[in-house]
Amino acid sequence: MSSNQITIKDIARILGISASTVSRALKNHPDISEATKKAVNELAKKLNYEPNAVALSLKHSRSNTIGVIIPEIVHYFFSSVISGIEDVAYDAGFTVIICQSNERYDREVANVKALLSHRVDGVLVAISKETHQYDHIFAIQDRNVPMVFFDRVIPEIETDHVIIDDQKASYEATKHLIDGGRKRIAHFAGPKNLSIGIERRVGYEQALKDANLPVIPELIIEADSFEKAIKATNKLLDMENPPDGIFAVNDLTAIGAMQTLQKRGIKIPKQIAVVGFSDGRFSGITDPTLTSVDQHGYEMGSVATKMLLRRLLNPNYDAPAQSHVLDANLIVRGSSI
Amino acid sequence: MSSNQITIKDIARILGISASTVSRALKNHPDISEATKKAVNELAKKLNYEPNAVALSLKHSRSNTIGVIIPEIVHYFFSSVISGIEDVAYDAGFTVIICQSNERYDREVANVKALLSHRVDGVLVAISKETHQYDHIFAIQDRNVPMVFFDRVIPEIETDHVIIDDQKASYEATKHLIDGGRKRIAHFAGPKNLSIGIERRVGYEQALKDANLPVIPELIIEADSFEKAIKATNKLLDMENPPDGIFAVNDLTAIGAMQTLQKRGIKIPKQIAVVGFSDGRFSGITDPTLTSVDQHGYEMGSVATKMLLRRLLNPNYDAPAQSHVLDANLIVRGSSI
DNA sequence: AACGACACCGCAAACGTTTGCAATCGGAAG
DNA sequence: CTTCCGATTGCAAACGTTTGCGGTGTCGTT
Repeated sequence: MSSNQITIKDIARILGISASTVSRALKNHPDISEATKKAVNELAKKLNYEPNAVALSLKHSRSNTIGVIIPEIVHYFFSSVISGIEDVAYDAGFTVIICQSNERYDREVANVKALLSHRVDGVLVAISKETHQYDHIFAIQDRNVPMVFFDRVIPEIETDHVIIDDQKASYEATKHLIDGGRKRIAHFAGPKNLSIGIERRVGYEQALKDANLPVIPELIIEADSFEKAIKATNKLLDMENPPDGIFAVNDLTAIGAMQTLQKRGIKIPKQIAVVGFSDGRFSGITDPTLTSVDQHGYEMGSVATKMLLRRLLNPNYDAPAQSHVLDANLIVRGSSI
Repeated sequence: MSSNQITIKDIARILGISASTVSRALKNHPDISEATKKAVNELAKKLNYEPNAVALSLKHSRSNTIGVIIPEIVHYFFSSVISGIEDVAYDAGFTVIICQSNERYDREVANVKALLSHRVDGVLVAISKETHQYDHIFAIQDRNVPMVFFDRVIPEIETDHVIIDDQKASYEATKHLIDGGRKRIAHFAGPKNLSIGIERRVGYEQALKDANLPVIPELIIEADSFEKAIKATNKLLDMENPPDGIFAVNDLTAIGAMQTLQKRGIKIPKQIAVVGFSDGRFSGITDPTLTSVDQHGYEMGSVATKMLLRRLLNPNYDAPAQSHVLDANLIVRGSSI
């Protein structure tokens, strides 16, 4: 009928010994006789005893749990981050509680509350786009709960964090086009209020400058959706002097560009080369396959978790906040070569 | 320095009253005077008190937590299921612990152990492909922990579950092609040892039969990867009498087919129509856009969670195991019309 | 016979919270 | 001046586990 959870007390009762003896027997404490240990362990196995993690958490004021706050799990990038987090946490004997903010501030605040209430030992967070007030984040710090930011960072808050070098990746993507002989490279840019938008644009411009190519404002178009990319591509093709390469702020826009180019009879990469910035699994299934930046989501998750564990596992580790910058490297495929 | 977690005892000590009074004051118990309530609530707010969920779990033998075991989070389908789970659970005041099996039996067993140890109130599970032994699942039942299967089901085990009607969806996908005037419809089939492979093939064949069309063995090719789809498409085109429609077991193979067709100068859908079966977000960004079956992952997650909550929230609900079959409906796009 | 050494085990407190019950107090009714 | 009642509040036990400390029993040694 009701809950069948076996406890140490049950074992103690059945064996006619005390709970403390059972506890010690299970942990192979030297004070306990071999006979008792044997009896306890056998019964425990027979009854399928599992220690009550809840009681342990309470006893030790340590839950062996880490909390994750993430904008949206359905994005390939974020779900691969979670995968990295899970694997590392799992190996260290930690359980992971995942909360989605759905890019909403109020949900994020509620998530923090829930995690603090559950007394997680540490948290990993990628802040939502909507979040511009940080009291809930300060609440985490006030409680001395170790925290690591990943991907999305709040510059004002000093914490361990791991990000990718968007600027460098964009630089290399652009340089790759330049090295392929392209001289008029367009850029589909992200919104100016998002750091990734800015960083990627800066990398693009720097690569041009370093190659003594002009930065041409008309070739930089804000386009971060599939539909906008189609419009932007048409606009580029209607110019008297169209580009010979396109560096798009993400894969979706790159694909929009490719389709439009093909529809208008442009050969990729012969006439115009295209490079994307990966948010998904699209790059391998386009025709031609799409050259793109690998964002290393899994690695980001695993590195962030390791940074967190470093603080969790030795509490007197109190180095100042560190910034771990991941190299995002270019995967060259058919669309650019 | 060390943990700054505020407890009821702290509040009691500061106010010079007992912990029980604080507890009652916080829950607005009628026995407590307004003055005391006010003082307690004000101090609690000031100190940012959050009830210790761990202690509550122990006290109530109810953790308000549900566990999820899922093969791989990085698949769009599964991550959308999780999204559905999270939203419903969150609204009911439950926390979600997600474990990945990575399609491995041993990980799945470990996941079950972890969840049982954490005394989750219920579990949602999509069994891994590798799992053919069910002792760990029986362990959940032995403990009377409510459980709901989703997507992947073990026929031998009687539990609530929610699946989609693969067969019906395939039937409709095929029928859609037939209604469009196609008479020689090929099928890229999944492996015969997976239920989805079988179900989808059966639906396909049934639709043909119901339309008095012959089931032609040469037109059914086992192809469940991008590369296999390319080969299979070439094989079809090399036949003396090629098909006029292709129903693919998933979107990836459908896209492989589309690319191959286009490469060989076939017009889609004019000469050959293509229909996929959705596992991702590809369908909107192909050219032409891909007609596909929507698997309703989010809905599956939300329905499964609701089934679970029904048992969790009223413990004397003991209806027999139920099977909830979700309609997976066809989204008609450019590749077939 | 007395003592210490040793092996083995149980008691009780603690983690933070809830809750049945008892206790206290002021005052009203008898 | 008792007695009783309502309004407040505190005590203590409980959830499952760990752990310091003390207790018991059996030896061997003097």
